[in-house]
Amino acid sequence: MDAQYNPQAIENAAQQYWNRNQSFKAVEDATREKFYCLSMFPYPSGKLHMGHVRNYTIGDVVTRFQRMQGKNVLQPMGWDAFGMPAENAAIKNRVAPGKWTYENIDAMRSQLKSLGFAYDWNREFATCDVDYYRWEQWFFAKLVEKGVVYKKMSTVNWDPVDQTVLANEQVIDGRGWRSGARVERKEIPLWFLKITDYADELLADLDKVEWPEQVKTMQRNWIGKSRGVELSFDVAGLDAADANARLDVYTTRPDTLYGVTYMAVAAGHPLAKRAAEQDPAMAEFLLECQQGGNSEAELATMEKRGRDTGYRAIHPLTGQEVPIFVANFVLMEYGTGAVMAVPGHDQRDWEFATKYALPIQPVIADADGSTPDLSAGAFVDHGKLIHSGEFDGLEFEAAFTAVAARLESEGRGRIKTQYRLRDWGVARQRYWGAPIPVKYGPEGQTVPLTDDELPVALPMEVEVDASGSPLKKMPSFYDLGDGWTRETDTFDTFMESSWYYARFCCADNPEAMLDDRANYWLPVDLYIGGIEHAILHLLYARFFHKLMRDEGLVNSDEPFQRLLTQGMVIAETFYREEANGGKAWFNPADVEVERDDKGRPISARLIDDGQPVTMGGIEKMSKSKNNGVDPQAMIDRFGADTVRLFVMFAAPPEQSLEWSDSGVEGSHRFLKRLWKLVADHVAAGTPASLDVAVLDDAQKDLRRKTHETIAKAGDDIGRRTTFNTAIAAVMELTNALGRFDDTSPQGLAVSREAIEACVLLLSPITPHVCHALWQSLGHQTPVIDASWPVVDDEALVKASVELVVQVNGKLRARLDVPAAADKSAVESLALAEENVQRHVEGKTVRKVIVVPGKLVNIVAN
RNA sequence: GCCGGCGUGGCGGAAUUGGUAGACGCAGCGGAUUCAAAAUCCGCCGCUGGAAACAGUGUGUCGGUUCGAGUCCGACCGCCGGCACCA
Repeated sequence: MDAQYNPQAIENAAQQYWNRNQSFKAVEDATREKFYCLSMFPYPSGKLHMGHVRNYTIGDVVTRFQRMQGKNVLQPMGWDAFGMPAENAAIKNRVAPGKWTYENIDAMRSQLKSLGFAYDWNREFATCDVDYYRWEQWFFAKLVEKGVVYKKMSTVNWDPVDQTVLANEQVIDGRGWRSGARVERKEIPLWFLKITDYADELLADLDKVEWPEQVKTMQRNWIGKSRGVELSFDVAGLDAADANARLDVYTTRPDTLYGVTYMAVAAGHPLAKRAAEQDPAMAEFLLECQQGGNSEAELATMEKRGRDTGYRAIHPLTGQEVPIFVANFVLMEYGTGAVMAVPGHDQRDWEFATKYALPIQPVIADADGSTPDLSAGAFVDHGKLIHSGEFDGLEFEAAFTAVAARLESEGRGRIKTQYRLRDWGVARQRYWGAPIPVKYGPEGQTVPLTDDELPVALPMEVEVDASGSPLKKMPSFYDLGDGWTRETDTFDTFMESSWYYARFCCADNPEAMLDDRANYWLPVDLYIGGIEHAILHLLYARFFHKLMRDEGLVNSDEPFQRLLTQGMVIAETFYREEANGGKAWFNPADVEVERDDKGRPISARLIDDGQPVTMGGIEKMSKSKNNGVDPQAMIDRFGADTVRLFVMFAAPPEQSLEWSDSGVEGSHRFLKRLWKLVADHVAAGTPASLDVAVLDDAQKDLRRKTHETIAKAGDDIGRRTTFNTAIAAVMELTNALGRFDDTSPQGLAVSREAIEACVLLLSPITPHVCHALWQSLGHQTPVIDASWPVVDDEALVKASVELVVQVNGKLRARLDVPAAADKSAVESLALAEENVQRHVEGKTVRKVIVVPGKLVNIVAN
């Protein structure tokens, strides 16, 4: 074999071998256990970034590992190809989004291939392929039939200058990102899917999946199942026949009903509109409430403002009148558009009441039974009721039941389970998405398209500008004649990403959305992607899976059995202040960092001009901070294996990963050492066949290390998915091999076993170099077809163990004892230690705790 | 604002079930090799005191539970992700 590690040649050869032999083509085989490993598919932005490299290396390692476990594996790849960046690029560069997208896909595919991922490329597709989204259109029509789809008015961000709908991310400080105009909230009719019909199942089935607990918690909170009471207040002075005579509200705290001192309604509420009819100042206020962005974060942090409508609500139990305010933080589309306010026991109500000098009435006692102090804030805990008439003295549960029963008997309310989850708005007023397959008739009919009218293909030759979707300006697209028009809205791109994992199972089927193969592969055994998708994407995909199940397309309840949420890739940032106060950001590759004698960075200079730059801290790799490291440059310089090894070694997958040039060099050094280790071993001659009966102590030690490493690496990769510790364990084994210079026939045999273990254990992580090393070790079959090594329990047996001896919890001695030593023997050995004697001198030994195989703790005082 | 995380040497991280804090790697320092350098190999490496043995101290801050806490509990500080039209 070559004495030098030459990654370029090795990687080309290995990739050609896999390609020629179709090594990663997945074929359904009912007699074999399957493993479907899926990484979240990328948006084709044009260039692979380090986050992709990390995500896809994790998936590839697991896939190759499971293959070595004997599983029939599927690992596909495709493109989440619809979305806004293509439209933004189209406006900027005057290219059609379709052309731009497909060119990006070509560039990124070749980058993925250079990393040697074990994908079955036969199954590749892009969501902007008509052959993909036609099934989404077909399925949507099914859902319309089933009654899961409906249309309702909904609020969007409206840019009055560009005359277009903006995404939340395009609203910055309440203004449009391009025009700078104050954004308005505008109501338009939109298509919705009834995800709320599945709220209970989405909640309950979280117990069926093996996901990180924090992700399940986030989804549970997002669904937000609550038990409360729906009740109505009469509006004083309005006739019972009047549509506004009753104000319906929902509360999870009916025990605080006696503490209601005012009501609040949304600006869009009929009562607010009615108040504005006689009151120009109110009309003005309602207009102001329409200003600004629509996102929950914005609504929650904006200044709370309100205005008295002049109407009074009659408390259903006390008969007292309380004012009805319009408030900018109450939204028409959440619940009933009206809330009852209890400033004594709700912090937001308290702040509003304090601002508008409204009364604050305590109705829940402190833990010690006294009236809570409400001067600094609301008292939000549960407790005994006070100032609540017949309900005084009741605790939360009893009060909840009693108040609900009283309202129920008077026909004014009932117990109701409610969800925070809202129905999924799937319509977008954009061009680059799948057309919603609906047509509208001359008499206002709304009709889903039938099979023979599908697919509706998106026209590819378009000009895009900032003024909204070109589809709305294309009669050739929307005008169907005879007064019929086509829907010009397109689907939310979350629609495509909600079922792509299923289509990968049978991507070549032109006759059906899914076939039997989907039931062979599904559910996905391990799904890997960023934590930022913990709620929306994963919830929508779970919902869509249940919709497909209910249509008989799949037979499982959940799409993703296990989930691994990977952290971000971050790097140091560098900038200079510019004359206009802005910052110019420099790429880390163009900067030289100066360090003090401890290696701490103290200053940085731009390599080009030698002048200083400011260190801006470590941030997520991004275009805006110019701190992205180009994976391709790293692959060209060190090879794919080095890059793969570094991203797997530098941090556990769920944490953020800090890029480090010297860390990459370290990974490269390790592969060079590994190569040399194998080359030297091969040159040392043919080993004898291993005879465990004749090994000396050093040989036994190396053999124990080998099998400990096999056990640890398998557990770390297969169960814990902590690839960094698996790599560290193999590094320890190679370090031990480096110190082991026994070239006797049995010495070589033990070395051979250790070296083959290293190659096999690393092969999922650095597959190219291991492919070559495995051949050099004389194997005819490729390492991808080798089995994961088996632990020999005999090799793990130790003659003696080291115990730690503590006195009062502090480490005072170490003890080598026979593995079989019993507790009392260990105890007396520990007490006999000189340093232990020093520390117990003059004290009485109260207790001795022995943890077998670990430690002895002597408690003395 | 609400929901969910994270915080350990100069740096990335390890410590899997409450039991040796700092595995492995990077950086740094010392040495070997070299005419020299690069590469490579060997050694040292939390902080304070000490020649050493060893002692004290140390896992964001403050407090608690325990024979024993990085790990469990409470309060706080800082940073990160999500918040329904970014993907």
